[in-house]
Amino acid sequence: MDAPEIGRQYPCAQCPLRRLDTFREFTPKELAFIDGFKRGELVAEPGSAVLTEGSNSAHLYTVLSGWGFRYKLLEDGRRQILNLVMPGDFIGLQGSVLKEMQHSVEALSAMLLCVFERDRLWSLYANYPALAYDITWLAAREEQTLDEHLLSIGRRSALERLAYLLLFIFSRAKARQMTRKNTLVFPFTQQHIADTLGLSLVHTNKTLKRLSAMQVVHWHDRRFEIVDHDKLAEIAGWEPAPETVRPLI
Amino acid sequence: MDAPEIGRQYPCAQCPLRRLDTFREFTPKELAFIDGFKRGELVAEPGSAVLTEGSNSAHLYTVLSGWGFRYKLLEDGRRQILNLVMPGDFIGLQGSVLKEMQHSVEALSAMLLCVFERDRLWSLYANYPALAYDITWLAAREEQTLDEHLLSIGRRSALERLAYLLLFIFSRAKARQMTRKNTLVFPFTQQHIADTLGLSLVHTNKTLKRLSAMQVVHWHDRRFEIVDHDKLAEIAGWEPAPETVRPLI
DNA sequence: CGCGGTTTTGAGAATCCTCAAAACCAGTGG
DNA sequence: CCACTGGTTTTGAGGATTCTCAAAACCGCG
Repeated sequence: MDAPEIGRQYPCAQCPLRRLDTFREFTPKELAFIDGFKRGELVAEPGSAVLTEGSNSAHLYTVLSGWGFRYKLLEDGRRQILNLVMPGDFIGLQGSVLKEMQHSVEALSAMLLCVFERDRLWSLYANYPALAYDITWLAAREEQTLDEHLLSIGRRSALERLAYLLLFIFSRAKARQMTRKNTLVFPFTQQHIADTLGLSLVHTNKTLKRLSAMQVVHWHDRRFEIVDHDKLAEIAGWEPAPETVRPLI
Repeated sequence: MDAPEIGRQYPCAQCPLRRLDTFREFTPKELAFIDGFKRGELVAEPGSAVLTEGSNSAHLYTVLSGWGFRYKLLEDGRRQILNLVMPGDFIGLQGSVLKEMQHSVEALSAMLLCVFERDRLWSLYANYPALAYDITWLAAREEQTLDEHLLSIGRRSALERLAYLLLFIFSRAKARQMTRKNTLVFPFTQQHIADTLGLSLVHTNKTLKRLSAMQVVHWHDRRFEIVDHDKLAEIAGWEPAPETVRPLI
């Protein structure tokens, strides 16, 4: 199930992600604890399952690099992608806190993951209330994102939905310095976009073409460019979220 | 904005909700802390706003009785109901942990709410890791519910979606002993159901009629009855969630 | 009896879906 | 270097689902 695990690489204090502005500063003490909490690193191959619905994984992960997605399936195979997984994301909490995982996570590109032992989560709560609070923060944040997606899928038209999703992806990528100017390269196919939006592949493609024809975005070969940001935001009904710093466990 | 607050009623140890099997036992010490955490009780009139998007409420609430719903609006008024709010639910966490509330909560019937001070949330984390863990549990649980709704709205047909929602509502109500046999009385109109499902009112009505004609459910005058549970579950693709005990803050 | 909110019905239209096939494209092996 | 392959994108066409508009029916309440 899991990709082969490779040894411990670098200590958390040297984690390159921490240098990004989006992540809050941690105290040396906190860093030391997380360092001990961390059990190693894991490489997930593209297409491999990182977490599986129904299992109760003994691990929690923080994404160091690469792209993935969280999804659920219906019995007949219909798939809904719940959220994208990007560097800095903390995944597997549901499986640790509740009985078992109710969704799966798949790696899209090669991913490097920080591995934590679920058993030690309790000692985090017992000894580092600030970190416990951070985990709650992350959970609340994910909830907020899902609220927004629910609004989008439930009430926005295909065009609006797509515009919203592209802005969402772009802004998250930007905070992680994964963009260049107004372009972003990522491994999602239109099928993934369709499954995120709750649309069919064909209709997603046509909608994308429409945005393209409107000179709002360009999408070609896993590279997408925001041509007219204002227009895109207007279509999406996007209001820039208050810039917040997030914890990085 | 808020309904008039009424004085403190009974101590947490006597809380009638705690007698329900769905809620886990708390230690006397935990109960004592929560008792101190609790600031009073609040009555929300039907139709009143309990929490408002954009504000950053100084309070957190646990629902003691009554029905409400969590929702978001698009600029032009389109509404998406994100989840129902029922007794035992803990609301307002997003507003406390993050900068501000990104959704609203409205009372549907008269609601009685337990009021907690956001400022004291930190001392909960600092002194009662088990309770902190419980809050994370609740957040993870809400996330799981939203995942499921997202799957439903994104990938299920109107009929499947409605079947799923009815089962969801019923099972939650049942755990709180708000059902009688296979019937449940609640204050939701078909408009609320429509806004939860991401459908129009008209189509929701027609779908409901369809379920009715199939002899699967009856819905009349805010009273709904599950006539054929198996059939309903089959339509919904419902798999009964593992029965879990939940914390009651 | 009239009123406001809710449910119901009908009808036509828009959106989105499925099916099917073609075009495209990178990688592979001959 | 070229044909072949599998995955992805694109296009067309017809059809199903869901929507909007509009009006009627219903129902508890004053």
